[in-house]
Amino acid sequence: MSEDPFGSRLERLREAGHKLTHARLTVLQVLEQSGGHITSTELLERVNAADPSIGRASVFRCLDLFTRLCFIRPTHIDNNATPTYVLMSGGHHHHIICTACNRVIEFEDCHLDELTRELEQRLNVTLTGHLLEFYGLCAHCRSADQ
Amino acid sequence: MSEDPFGSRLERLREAGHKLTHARLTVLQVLEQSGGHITSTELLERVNAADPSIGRASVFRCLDLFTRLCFIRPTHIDNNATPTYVLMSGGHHHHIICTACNRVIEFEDCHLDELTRELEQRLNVTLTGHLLEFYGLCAHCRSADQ
DNA sequence: TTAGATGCAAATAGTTTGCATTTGT
DNA sequence: ACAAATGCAAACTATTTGCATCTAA
Repeated sequence: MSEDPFGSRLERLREAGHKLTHARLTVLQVLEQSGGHITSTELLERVNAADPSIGRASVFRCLDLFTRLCFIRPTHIDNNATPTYVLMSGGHHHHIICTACNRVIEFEDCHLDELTRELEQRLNVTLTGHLLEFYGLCAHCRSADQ
Repeated sequence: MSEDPFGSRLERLREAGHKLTHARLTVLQVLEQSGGHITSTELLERVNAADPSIGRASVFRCLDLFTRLCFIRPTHIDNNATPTYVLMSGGHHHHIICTACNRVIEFEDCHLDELTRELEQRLNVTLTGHLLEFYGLCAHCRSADQ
């Protein structure tokens, strides 16, 4: 598992001046057990299963906080209203979304370090993460398409 | 303007077997005049201003269709429930989102052609577009942050 | 001790649906 | 001519809010 260790996000939460509350720890744990992709609806279900005393609003507040901290990022896998949250392990995430079947294919190497540094210098910004999504047809849909 | 000419998307709509209806042409036009970023709510307003006889549902159906055709892509600029749609000119789009003030900084060159070809070969997929988002602090927020 | 975070339930906002009618080809 | 697309309004779903209470530091 090259996943960010649980502790490192807790660390960052604390360093940013946020309390390590029961709700936050639980939501973080569920997110990290999600395999990288989870919708808010699924998250609500799983958090509720883990601890029914945690309220819906807190889960949404966590999603918002964790997004601002760049732990996760909302995206739209299947083109419906509900976003899917992807775990930004190591600050980044990359995948291919099949526009025919919505299958998600993850890949690791993005070779964006150089571009990151170049943008930081040229635009005078500090970059902490990125999300790269490709769209197209997966192997299966490509052959079905003929 | 290195924007996709209006005609080329119409072409692709037709080629994919869709009718060139008044609602679709209007929504497309509003999207192309949006400067690249627009929320569904803003889109609804502008389409309604352009032609009040176009119904809400049709606008959402257009958003869905255009996303499947990779003309646009939903993303989350400001971390709230409403997605922002970005125009995928030339099939791709790249920007930096400031996590402090939500400012969006666009940039052109992503140097992802090589990676695209590599992924297509290695994973046996056909890629038609991509979205690359960086997150961090813009020049302004970086200095405010000190 | 106390600022920050929570749970609740109600309010809001955004999106989708079913269906009769219209329209592009 | 007719399959595809539309507009409508109602239904549905997801998200946010205000506030009294609780809790991590």
